[in-house]
Order: sequence, then structure tokens, then C-alpha cells
Amino acid sequence: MNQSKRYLDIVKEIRDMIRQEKIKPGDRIPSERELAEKLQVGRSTLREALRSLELLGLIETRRGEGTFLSDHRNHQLVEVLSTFILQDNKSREDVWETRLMHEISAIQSICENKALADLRIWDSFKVKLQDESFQRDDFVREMMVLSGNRLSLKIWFLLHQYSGSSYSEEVAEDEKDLVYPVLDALENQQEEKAVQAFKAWSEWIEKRRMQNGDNS
Amino acid sequence: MNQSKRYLDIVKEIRDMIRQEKIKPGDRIPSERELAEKLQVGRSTLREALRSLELLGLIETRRGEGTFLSDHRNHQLVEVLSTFILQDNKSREDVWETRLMHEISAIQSICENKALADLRIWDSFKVKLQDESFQRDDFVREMMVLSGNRLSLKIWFLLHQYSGSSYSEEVAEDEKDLVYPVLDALENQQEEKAVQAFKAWSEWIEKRRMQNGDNS
DNA sequence: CAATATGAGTGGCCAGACCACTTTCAAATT
DNA sequence: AATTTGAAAGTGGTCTGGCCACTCATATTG
Repeated sequence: MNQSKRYLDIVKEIRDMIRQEKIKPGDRIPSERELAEKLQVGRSTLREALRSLELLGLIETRRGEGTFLSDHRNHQLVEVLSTFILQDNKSREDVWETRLMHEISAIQSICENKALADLRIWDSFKVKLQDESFQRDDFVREMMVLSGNRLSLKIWFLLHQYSGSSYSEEVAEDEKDLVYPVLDALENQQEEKAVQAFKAWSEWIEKRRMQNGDNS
Repeated sequence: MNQSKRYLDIVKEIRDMIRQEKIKPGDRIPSERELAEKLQVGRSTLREALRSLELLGLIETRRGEGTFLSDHRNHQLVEVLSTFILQDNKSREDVWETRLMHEISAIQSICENKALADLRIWDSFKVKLQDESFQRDDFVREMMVLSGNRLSLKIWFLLHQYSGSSYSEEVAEDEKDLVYPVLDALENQQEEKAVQAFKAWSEWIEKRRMQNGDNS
């Protein structure tokens, strides 16, 4: 039994090992030679498992130092999946649409939670909007975090990385008129209004992006 | 430069090779020994790249036969990511929420597209609903496909695999009253109504799931 | 003609060997 | 005594060559 796919077993064993010994992100895991010895497998087989986990962005290896649990930052996954799975232009639209979907859902989630509205965090963004230090990505990220759905946040972050941060420039002057309504609506927990205002803003951005040109 | 991380280069080279020679899903790619020769790397290094792609579900290897481009079916990815990234109960909620988010977004997208409403595809589901052969997952999948956002469909499919198809049972009798309104609204392109009805249905399902108990 | 044996090709796995790099710490220098 | 230096140990990165288990097409045999 257990025919073939030893390296998959290793992936699982490593996962369990990590759980049992309670290794946290950033911590170092045993060296390849140690692990191979402990798990009774050849080093090259063990490496197949480690490289796989690395490509997934779950671990991070530094030559001469060791292997570490990833901080969930580097996602090679994005680079790979993006070129394998997403190839044509239709896909670019899909990414933008899907990203928007998550952002809007976050807005709805926030508006439904009274405790969040009381935070009065939106004021600080209004200030930033005035002194030109406002950046859309910062704002949206804040929303994604506040929404409390970590999975959605993760997916959003992936999409954000993939589509590039081409919207991280500072806001244009005529863009401000589109942003204020969003902040106002959020402050007052007006879900419908917030969503509509956010959509209007997003469409404006999309239009501008079309004019500027595409990055491959 | 390009110090270290040879296997990452290989991943890219294989990707390019696949693109150039136009290998389709299901096709066989050169053997490990051939590839190692062509790319001028050791076989073990090459294998690290292949196993990584395999864990991602992009290729499929069969001992004694060869390596093949995957049909996008087997996603080891789900198994691995699910245990690494999603561990606690909060995450289960997040999965359900996120999945719902994609489904609702699909409904909205469908309602905005007149051509889709004319398909009259919903009638067939009404029939199935009557003769007891209706399954929620089939219905939702159809919607996800119709929405036209392939990325969203992919994400939804992953979430679906992860959360298990615990909702694929046949509809209960009192569930039908919740499903009909959804189909009706879809038929008439009543976006708001369709979303509300779908939410009501989903909440009913969630409640039932709570009662039944959780699967780990 | 059908059943069987053979061999070539493939992925799965392993042991051992270098290399390049980082860290450490004791010895040599100042 | 404080600092610099450098050798050693430990780590990941890579390659070689080998053996095994499996599949499939072909040849051999009954």
C-alpha cells in the first residue's frame, strides 16, 4: 500500500511535525539532513517535498542558514499560477472583476458591523486625502482587514500582487470627489450608498487605466 | 547573477517550453532524463521542479508512463493549503462566506446580462426540482460558469473542494420553497430579488449544517 | 492464433560527493 | 584588553550514477 508518492507523505509529515512542535512563522525547521534522517528518506526525496512547499510559499530557504516557516509574504504561487492559469486578456478583466468583488463584499461586511463604524478610522483617511498622502491600496487594504474575513483578505492580496500595484499612485484632483462619498457613507454605515460610491470610483479608475495602457 | 534557485528557472523554462510547443492538457511532456539533458541540469534538480508543479496540480506523473499536463482536476493544492493556512474554526466560516460572496456576485453578473436570461436554462432546473434530481452544487456551478468569470469560477471550485460537498444532497421538501423564488427572479432578471432569495436559501442551508455537525 | 516472456523506457528513490554560503568562535594581531 | 582574522562546522544547491517498480510494445513460444 501507500503506493508511490513518498514525497507527498513527507509533506504531510512535515506539516504534522510543524504543528506538534509548534513552530511559528519565521522559525527555523530542522536541516535537510536531520529531517531526512528522522523521516528515514533520502535527502533528494526530502528536498522534493521542501521545494514543493517553497513554491507554494509556505517555507523559505536561505543557503547557508537553513529553512524557515514563511511569513506568508512571498508567494511564488502568484508568479507561477498567473502564467499557467491566466494567459489571455479576458483573464485580466476577470482579475479586476474578482478583486472588486472582494472589495465590495468587504464594504458590505463592514457596514453591517456597528462596532466598526464607531472606530472613526475613516476620518484619518479624509485627512490623508487632503494632504495628498492618500493611496487607494492602503485604504482598500485597511477595509479588507477590517472586514475580518482572512481568507478573502488572502485572496485579495494575491490578486493585488498579480494585477500589480498600478493603482497605488496618489489620487488625482478630480478623483477626490469620488472618494469622499465613499468615506462619508462608510462613516454612517450606509451600505447601499457606500457600495454605489465605491463602484463609481472604481469605474473611474478602470477608465483611466484603459487610457494609460496595459502592462504585460 | 541569478544565483541560487535553479529549480525556479526550470519551472519557468518548462512553462515556456510548454507554451512554445503548444502542449495541451492531457498531453505528455518529455521524460525527466530528456528534460534534464535538454536543460543541462541534473535529474534530481529537475525533479524538484516537476514535483513542485505536481503539488500545484499543474502536471500529473504516472510511474512507468510519463509526465502529463494536468486536466486541472487534481488539486493537491487544496489538501495542502487547507491544512497549512486554514486551521481554526474561524477559517471555516471564512470559507463559507467567501464562497457565498462569489456565488452572489455571479448572480448579479448574470442578471445584468440580457442574453443569459433568454437562455431559459432555469426552466430545466425547475423540472429537476420537481422530480427530486435537483442538487444545489450542480445549480450553483452552472451559475458560476454562466457568469463568465473564469477566475471566480476557479476560486469557487477550490473553495468548493475544500469545504467538501456536504451540500450536494438532494433538496429537502421545505427547501424547495426557498429555491423557486431564486429561479423565478433569475428568469426575470430581477437582480435584487434574486440575491435576496439566494441569501435566504443559503442561510437556511447554513442553519441546517450547524445542526448536523461539522466534519473535520 | 493466443498466451507468454522479454526488453526498452519511464518515474521513484537513494547514497555519496562537491560546491557556495553563513555563522561561530578561537587564535593571532594590534 | 580589544580587535581582527581565519579556519571549521553547518547549511542549502547541485550533480552523478545507480537500483527498483511499473507500463507498454514487441517478439517468442505454445
